[in-house]
Amino acid sequence: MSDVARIAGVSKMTVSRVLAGHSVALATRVRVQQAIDELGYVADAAAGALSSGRSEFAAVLVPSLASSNFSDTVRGLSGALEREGLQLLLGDTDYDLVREERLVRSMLRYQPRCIALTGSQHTDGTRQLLERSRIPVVEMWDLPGNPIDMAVGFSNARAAREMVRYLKDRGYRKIGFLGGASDLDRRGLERLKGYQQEIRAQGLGEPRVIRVGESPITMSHGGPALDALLEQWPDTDAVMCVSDMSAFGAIMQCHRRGLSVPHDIAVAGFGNFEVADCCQPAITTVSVDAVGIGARAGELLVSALASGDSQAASERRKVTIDYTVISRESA
Amino acid sequence: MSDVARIAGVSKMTVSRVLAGHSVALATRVRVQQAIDELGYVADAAAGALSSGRSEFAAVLVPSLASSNFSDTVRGLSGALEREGLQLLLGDTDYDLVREERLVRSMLRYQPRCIALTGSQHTDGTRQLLERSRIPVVEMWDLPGNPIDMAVGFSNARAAREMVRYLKDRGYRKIGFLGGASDLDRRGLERLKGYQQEIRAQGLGEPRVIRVGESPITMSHGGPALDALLEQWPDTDAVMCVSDMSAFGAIMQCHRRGLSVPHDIAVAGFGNFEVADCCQPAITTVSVDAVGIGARAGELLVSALASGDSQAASERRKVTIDYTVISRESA
DNA sequence: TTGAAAGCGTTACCAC
DNA sequence: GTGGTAACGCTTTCAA
Repeated sequence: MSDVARIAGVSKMTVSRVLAGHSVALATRVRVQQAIDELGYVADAAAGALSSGRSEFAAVLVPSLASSNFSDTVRGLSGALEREGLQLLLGDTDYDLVREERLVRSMLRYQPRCIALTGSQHTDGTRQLLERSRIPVVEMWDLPGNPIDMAVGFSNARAAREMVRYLKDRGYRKIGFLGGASDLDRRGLERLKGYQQEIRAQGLGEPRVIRVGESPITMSHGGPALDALLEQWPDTDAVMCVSDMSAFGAIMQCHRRGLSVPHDIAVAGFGNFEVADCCQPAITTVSVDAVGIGARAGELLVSALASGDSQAASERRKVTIDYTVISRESA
Repeated sequence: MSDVARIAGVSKMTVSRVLAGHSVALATRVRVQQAIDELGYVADAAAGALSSGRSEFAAVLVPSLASSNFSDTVRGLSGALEREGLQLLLGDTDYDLVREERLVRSMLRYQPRCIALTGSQHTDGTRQLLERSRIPVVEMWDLPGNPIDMAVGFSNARAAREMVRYLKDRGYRKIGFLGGASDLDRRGLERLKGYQQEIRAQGLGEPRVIRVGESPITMSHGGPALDALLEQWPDTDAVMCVSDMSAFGAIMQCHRRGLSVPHDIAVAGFGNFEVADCCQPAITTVSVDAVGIGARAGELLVSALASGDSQAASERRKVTIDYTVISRESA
């Protein structure tokens, strides 16, 4: 910056003002800009952050960047946050709470202005770290009973219960559930819990639960899970899956087994991923606005920043996101 | 840090040493650690970067985080880079070269230690910025004729040509191509070019090209593209698609039209995404090791950093990634 | 093994 | 509109 200043024949402060877009005489501004271009000067953001006491970072943590719902959420978030000139610090926790704590700790070192996390389960260490950081925090994809700060999500359990009712309304009575094997995916567990509750509430007998595969659940988990289900409960007439991914795998497996969907067995998914709409038969599913969750979370963070609310001062806000059962061909 | 030092009864320097893992007497280290825990102190990375003159950032740019191949590449990269303690600065260019330049400029302000980009096409501004930055650069997913620094990729055109030959070997003669409408996806364009070249080279008549949809190509692009193809060239006996996504969409559309795949029409994809293996019929495709591209790129960057090579000093290295045509049921 | 001082590249603040 | 000076919170370097 000194070099630029020297070449332009001004002080460093003037260069700084030009860069920040503050008021500078036009002629001066032009000279400075020329010097900048000539040198290919790029201002050091770390120095700026140190001096001004405010970084331009926003931290974002999702369980898996490869899952389309979370990458959609990130897209929604980045819209709102980049508009504020914030640079996203993105991390994936791999569904691991300890890894999440490590990432939070490491990101906090960059003094982010705010942070978005996925889920409502965190280690005590994570919570403490975030509370002490006093920056706006938003938890996504869930509705925590005791949010750290703000939250944007929905009840995964209730959504699953609604799907059970939908299936019952369509006449299915022997309904199974295909979930992931891991207890780390809390949202998946919530869906399972909702399924079990509603099956009991509706008097549909004992829950038929198969849990296969580590999160994130992928297409390839669906086939083996379906096989296991039909082996244990051959008379099952409908399956609901923790994700459209496994629902798709299950449907393909039905084709292979010569079962017609939904005639021989109905299959429902969760998430309304693209495949659910494109698949043949199209998959009945629960539609969740993943981009919207991110966008809403971003707005909450931005407005918390704008109002200068520290975490403690902000009224803890929970935003509930709508979901809908989308009836298609598969169930 | 002063607070920690005061409470522990040592100087700031000792605290700094404890944090950096330098040699400190055990008793002192314990006292310092206690003070850190007590205060919930988190060191400021920006200040550290400023002082030491080296950040802990690695910049990574992909066209789209939502595409599974690029998110796989990011996974490969983060393995190698996080092992070095580098924090990823992730950005998606949305297939837009101008946006790429803007992102590069903005990321360079954080003085990243290295940077990974996708593709070999960049604006002049981007190239200049990167050359002046003098940090290791790797371009991925392509083999540039004139790399900025290093590159990890393969010839998309040659891979497409190989697929044409595969189809010809299987007896198909009227082979169409379903690509994206956008010229911004250079890798897609290369595949198209390869298809055209090989169709001509093999004397298979005029290329039959349909271009539909913006990148990233998704499942929903496949159906309409197939319709358009069959409308224009009803006697087409095989289709190769720029991506497994559109191949899947095309196959589903075939089902709807009552066409059997591959009996009535063969369909091939590109990328070996999960859906290609799970789909019924399973999709013949070109398998590319997306994670491997990222991992290899990460290794190149890390070793360039280790050897202290500036960009200028490093022998420009190009790593060629293997691909294979995977024969499945759909073609 | 520990401490003191200098300085990293910016911006805030106050003069002019 | 512009410039000088003093931080910002660390690490480097050198000395004890």
